[in-house]
Amino acid sequence: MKSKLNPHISVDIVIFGFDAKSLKVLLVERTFHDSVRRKSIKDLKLPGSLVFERETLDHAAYRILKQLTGLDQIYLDQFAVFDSPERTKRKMDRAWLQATTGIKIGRIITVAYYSLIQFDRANGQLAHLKQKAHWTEIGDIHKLPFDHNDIIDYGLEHLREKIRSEPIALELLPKKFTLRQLQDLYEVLLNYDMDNRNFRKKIHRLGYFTALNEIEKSVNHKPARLYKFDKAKYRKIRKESVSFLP
Amino acid sequence: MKSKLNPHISVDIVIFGFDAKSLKVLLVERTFHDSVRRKSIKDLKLPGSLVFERETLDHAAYRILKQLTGLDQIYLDQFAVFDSPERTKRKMDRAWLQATTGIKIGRIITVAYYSLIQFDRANGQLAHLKQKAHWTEIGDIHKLPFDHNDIIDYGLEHLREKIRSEPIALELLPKKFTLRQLQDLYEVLLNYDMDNRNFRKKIHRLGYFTALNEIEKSVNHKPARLYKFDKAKYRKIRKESVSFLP
DNA sequence: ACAAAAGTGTTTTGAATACACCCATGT
DNA sequence: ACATGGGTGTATTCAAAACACTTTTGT
Repeated sequence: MKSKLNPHISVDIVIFGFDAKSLKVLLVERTFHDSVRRKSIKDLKLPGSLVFERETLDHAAYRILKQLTGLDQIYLDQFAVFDSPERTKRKMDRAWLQATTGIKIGRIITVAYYSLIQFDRANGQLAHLKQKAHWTEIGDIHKLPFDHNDIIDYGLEHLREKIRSEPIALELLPKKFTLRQLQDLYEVLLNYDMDNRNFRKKIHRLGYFTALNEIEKSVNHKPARLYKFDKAKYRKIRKESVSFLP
Repeated sequence: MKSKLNPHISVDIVIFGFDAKSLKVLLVERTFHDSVRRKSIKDLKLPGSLVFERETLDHAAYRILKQLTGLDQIYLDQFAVFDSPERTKRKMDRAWLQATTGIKIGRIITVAYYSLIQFDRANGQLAHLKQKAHWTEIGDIHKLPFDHNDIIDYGLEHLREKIRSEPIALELLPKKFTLRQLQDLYEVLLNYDMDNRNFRKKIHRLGYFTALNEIEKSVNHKPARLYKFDKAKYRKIRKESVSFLP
């Protein structure tokens, strides 16, 4: 049975990717003809959608991810609700909503998620989308529609907090990775440099990264050993540790 | 200008209190006449409300807190959205919604908050409410309407996580407290016992708890010194510390 | 005097940090 | 041979954890 869209609730997703020391967010193109101002508009926004009447928010989020990247089983975390009555106030945004949904839109509350994907796994699908999508480096994101800039900022804050206690950053790396890639990733996310020897010591001490019998190929320096994250070991070893109090 | 209620979005709040080694949640009575089944219903639920068309979610949450406890400036944290289309499915709950709002209700998405209040500060106001409210020990909470049990469980999980990195648990204690009260609080929240000497050592090392020149009165044992939390010192001293990685 | 909880110190173990050089590969 | 990043060890400092007895009050 076909379900109707609920015009009050939407979902928006900050999809993070990591490539060669840079943190990127996947943005989609928004193109439409603003019939009031008789102008064609083309800009970027976060991927998102209204939610169907009978659909859960998580389902809507996965639906968007699937449609955009072709992938299932992606890391997804709900982090906040953006609900200012002013957020759908700009004329251009209202015109776009009207043009794309055909529904008369008033206030929309959006539930924000962030998602972590391995940078290049989606790129095959991305190339063939009708709605074009672009990986945009986090520092190069300009003014976006609605409150999408706030959503990204706040999402990144949440991600930063989260990686302090859980090894989810690995979702951004390929299955096999070098310790240098791992360190680069943490340095970008946390925005500070780490001592290479101490970093490696810590990784080894943690006990759930296992070295493979494989090394990098075709780099013009000493090739690095590849590692993988051992999820089963992680779950076993993981012990709660309170930073504020004993 | 009077604003209408938005019948799609609500806010529910898990209000925590702590008293004499026990963690409590503030629940309100729900009484109504179920005209379909010709029965009077009286049970407990989380405090909550639909949101006005022009109101932010945070505002709705503070409105509920104020009306219930008479207090402003209460610690409040949004932690999740509960959106299962099934959550408003039970007949009795639908009858109650119909009876209290007068609006025809379909699916309601609720945004959940938890709040920390100093146990007895609200009790003056609570005694005079039309809608009766009860502090209920966390272990004694039985089946509640909608998905309110899930909301409480998940809220407590979030609170547990949060106190690992921020000293918000203090919101549950009076301004002046003994180290024993503080330890009891952490033991209840984290659900394990701590070594008293090590606990005190840690508190002193943290450097933002200051001993007052005051002691407990009229206890039939050696009276304990009172302490206060020094917010300014806390902000100064607080240094980021990553538990998962360097 | 007794009951009840407050308050205190030492030792051991392990993580965090700081720091500089040799190694393996491609060109 | 040289440029490039990979990979390694030691010493110090500090927090975490384990552990038992004396002190002060009210009754």
